[in-house]
Amino acid sequence: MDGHMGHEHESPETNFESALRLLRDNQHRITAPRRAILSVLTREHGPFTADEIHHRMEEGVCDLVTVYRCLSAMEEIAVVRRCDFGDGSYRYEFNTGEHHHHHIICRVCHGVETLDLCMADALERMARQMGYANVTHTLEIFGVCKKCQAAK
Amino acid sequence: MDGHMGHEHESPETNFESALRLLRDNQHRITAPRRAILSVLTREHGPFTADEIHHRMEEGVCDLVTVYRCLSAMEEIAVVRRCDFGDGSYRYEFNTGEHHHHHIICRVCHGVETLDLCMADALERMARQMGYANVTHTLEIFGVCKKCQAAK
DNA sequence: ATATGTGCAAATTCTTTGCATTAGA
DNA sequence: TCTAATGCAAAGAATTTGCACATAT
Repeated sequence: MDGHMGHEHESPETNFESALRLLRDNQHRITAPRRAILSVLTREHGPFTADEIHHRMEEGVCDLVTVYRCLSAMEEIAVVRRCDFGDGSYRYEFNTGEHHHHHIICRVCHGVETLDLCMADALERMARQMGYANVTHTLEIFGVCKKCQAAK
Repeated sequence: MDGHMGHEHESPETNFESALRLLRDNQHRITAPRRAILSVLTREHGPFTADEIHHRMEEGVCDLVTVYRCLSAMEEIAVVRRCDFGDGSYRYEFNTGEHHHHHIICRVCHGVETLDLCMADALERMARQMGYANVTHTLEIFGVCKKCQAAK
């Protein structure tokens, strides 16, 4: 169940390499922990919590703290994307740069599916057609307001 | 999406009273902390974190822990609504029961405005027209998947 | 060589829980 | 009365920070 409707998806290897390039382009060093994290995120869809990523990495590559630091650094340069499912922890996925997409999360089993559409109502309708019950959604818009733009 | 532009907004007093009724109807007791919390939430738009609500209440009405417990109880019976702006803490607002709405949050000053539309793309467009820069949004769909529905 | 990244421990922040006490209905 | 609600203290969970040491470029 992938929900994708005809996009060209890059291979894990290609995504991995373009992530390394982005790291280099942004003066970030390519280290074992970063390779390991990217390896997980390009091979598996996710999104995963820092802890889940840590568990999926080979034993002893690095500390969980390092996973947090790497993810944070890689989010700033848009190599990964941070998701918030409102359950108290953040999840990360590889940022393909493809069409903006959303997730549908099962409230019970916490399974995640990716959806390529981007309209709330259409999404809820689709979710119901996919057999989900009790469908709700959260949507928040973020930006920098006029006042703050002027302030700097 | 919505079509009707001239919502009747209830007065703070009316909202306050209907909240008390909902509490009674659900066998919840009407206590000083609950009155104080509802007083804040019906007079000010919010949404506010538990801590912000606590600060807006008269000094010494109750402990912050009680604010958490009351909000949680009131969320279950839909007196309040919990919002997640992805910054690590939850916010609560009075649930008017009116048309589903969203928020636009300034990434810099954290100001919140309420928007009555409900379509992601239209929202982002509107946000830009309102002068916000660097607009992004998060949207997640929640539901119970077929497997889990069958399981119970 | 040197700035950047990492490990470990400890701190922070937000939220929840345990349990004895208080107070609505 | 008697069960739900509260206070206080403490636990939990997720994430961040300080600082000495290690390593990529």
